[in-house]
Amino acid sequence: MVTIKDISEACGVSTATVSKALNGYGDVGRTTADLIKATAKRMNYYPNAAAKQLKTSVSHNIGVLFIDETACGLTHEFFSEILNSAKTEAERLGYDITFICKNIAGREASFLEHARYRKCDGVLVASVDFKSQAVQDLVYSNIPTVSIDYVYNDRSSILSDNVEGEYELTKYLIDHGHRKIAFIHGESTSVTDKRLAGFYRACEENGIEVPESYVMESRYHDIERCRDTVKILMDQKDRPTAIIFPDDYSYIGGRQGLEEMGLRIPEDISVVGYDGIRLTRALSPQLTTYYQDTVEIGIRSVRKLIDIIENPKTSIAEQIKVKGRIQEGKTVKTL
Amino acid sequence: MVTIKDISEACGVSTATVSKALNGYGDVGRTTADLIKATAKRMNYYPNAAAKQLKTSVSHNIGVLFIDETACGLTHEFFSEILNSAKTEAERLGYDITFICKNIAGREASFLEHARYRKCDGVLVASVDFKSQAVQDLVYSNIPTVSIDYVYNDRSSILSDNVEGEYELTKYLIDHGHRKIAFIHGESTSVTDKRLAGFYRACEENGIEVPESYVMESRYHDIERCRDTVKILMDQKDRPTAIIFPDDYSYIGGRQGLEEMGLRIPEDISVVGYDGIRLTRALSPQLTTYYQDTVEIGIRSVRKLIDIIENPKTSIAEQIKVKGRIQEGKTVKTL
DNA sequence: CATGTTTCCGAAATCGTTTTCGTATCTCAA
DNA sequence: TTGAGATACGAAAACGATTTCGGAAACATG
Repeated sequence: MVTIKDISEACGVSTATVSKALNGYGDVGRTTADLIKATAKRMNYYPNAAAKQLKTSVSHNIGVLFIDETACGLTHEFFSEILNSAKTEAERLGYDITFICKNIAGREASFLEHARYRKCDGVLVASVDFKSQAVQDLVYSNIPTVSIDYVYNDRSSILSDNVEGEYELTKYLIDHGHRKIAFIHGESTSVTDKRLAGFYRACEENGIEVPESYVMESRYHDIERCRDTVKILMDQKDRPTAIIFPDDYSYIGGRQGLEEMGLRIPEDISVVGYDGIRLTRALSPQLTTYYQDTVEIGIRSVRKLIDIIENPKTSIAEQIKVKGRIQEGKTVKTL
Repeated sequence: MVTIKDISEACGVSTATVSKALNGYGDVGRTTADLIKATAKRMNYYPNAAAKQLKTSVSHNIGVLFIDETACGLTHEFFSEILNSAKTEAERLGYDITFICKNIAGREASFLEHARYRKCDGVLVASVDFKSQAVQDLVYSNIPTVSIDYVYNDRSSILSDNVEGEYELTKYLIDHGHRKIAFIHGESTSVTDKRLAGFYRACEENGIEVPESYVMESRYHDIERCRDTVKILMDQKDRPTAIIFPDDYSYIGGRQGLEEMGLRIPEDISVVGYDGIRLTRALSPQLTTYYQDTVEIGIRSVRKLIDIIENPKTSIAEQIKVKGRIQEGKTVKTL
């Protein structure tokens, strides 16, 4: 390990001067600064992250809260794409990414403690139980955070525009002649609330009344549950002509359920999903869905986070909405 | 931030004693040790990672090399599942995970430099260009590494048993009466070599000669390429009765190609994939494939890595093979 | 009681940086 | 020539932990 001391000796200056030269303080002569920089490069010097951190308390390290329970999270394509995009952007901007969890060197700890322990400059909050105390403690601490798809009071977040998305999707069905539209939605979360809002708004604007029996709860990413729900839904007198699923994954279960009831897509029933994961292009019939721009979401979230980190005075808490778009497949029939 | 000094004052002992008590040195009296531990807990003390690292050069931090080029890597379900499993296991064992890249605080650097900079106790090498100089420099440095699905001389690796897997898969086809089996394989990598070996071995053992035109190169995870390849493959006089695809994803393209040629699966042609990602259960017809135990791979790789880290003397370099299993779908017809 | 052995604890050095503050040199106008 | 103000640099004190080494107290042994 070549240290600042080695460089100082090689250049015949003090460590203080080396440090200042390397960090671009105006406090050092032009020629010495050049010499020091050149020597540092020649000797293949890299600062000791620990020492730097210890002294300055900044780590150039971003924590990520990304818990995978019940096969969501990392293995969910929606999130892994966001993470991937966030990782790339963070690296480009000179920040590393570390996962935050509830363990510190084997001992149990809170998220906040962990983030402090690692001296994370900021934390990206995605795909966790947003309402849990542990997460809230972190979000409302003095560590900068950005949350994805969930809004905390006075904190920044990146949002896939769920109201607008579900609205457009519903509108799409209506434009294709459907007026009896069912919505199988995910478990109760803020995302779900927004999608419900978008759904109802589209219906209202077009004078469509939605019977209560057309709106049912399932769970995101739950194939079996959706299969069962779809069966209950379609087991009523006045069947809908179109179904909106919680997400693309649910389509797999939904399709099974419909198939088992002898209903063909889209001849007998039109369906749409949500997310636009790559999978949808592979299913048959190819699913019509709402594509969420995961790459953009990832990029925007680390940019905002770094903005808060580097400009704590001027950066303001804001909700950034990232628009998606309808991705047409072959599961909607025009009536 | 409560430090060791605060505790020492609260207990009326020196910081040295606190440190020793907290780290379980035998060098401190029973009662004082208990008092110190209790106080530490009460005051909600957590060590300063940077200070600890600076002094001891151990970080309880594992680096992960996980590059996503061309939509593989993180967004590939195979790898994201491994990562997820590795992450969980590492956390359980008290290690954090940080991504290693070629940037240090904005400046360009090598993987090795980055790993050193962050003082990674060890590095997990997965899904990168294994043969690149930058990766080799890291692997052959003094930093413990474990590679996934690639063997370096004298280094440990976790291997999905590709020879055995492809062998079993081929055997499965043979057992179902197929003798004209084509293999569309991925680009030239060590994994591909092994799968080819398994494929040829199964054929040989059963006295099957494989015409050269039955073995074609495509690319992993490349839907379009496989679609095109399949068309060329099936555009010959003596068609195979079964096709082995590079991976499950390729099936999507392959299926399209076959469909466009008017061939039905499995009536006209049997096919199998490789990986066993969740997706396969959703496709229709459901794909017969070889499931790779990603969870086990993830767990074993961090365990081995931590073993090397914590027992550098006794831990030996070894290749650990993780077995998978045939996952039966409906794409193979018995002849 | 004298001496040797444990047991327990603390002073202080150290890891590699950053940063404050003081000082020496230099520049330049009067 | 002189003194004020820049400019360039260094000494040294941190940051929060670990670890060596020595010494005091307690205990055992003859």
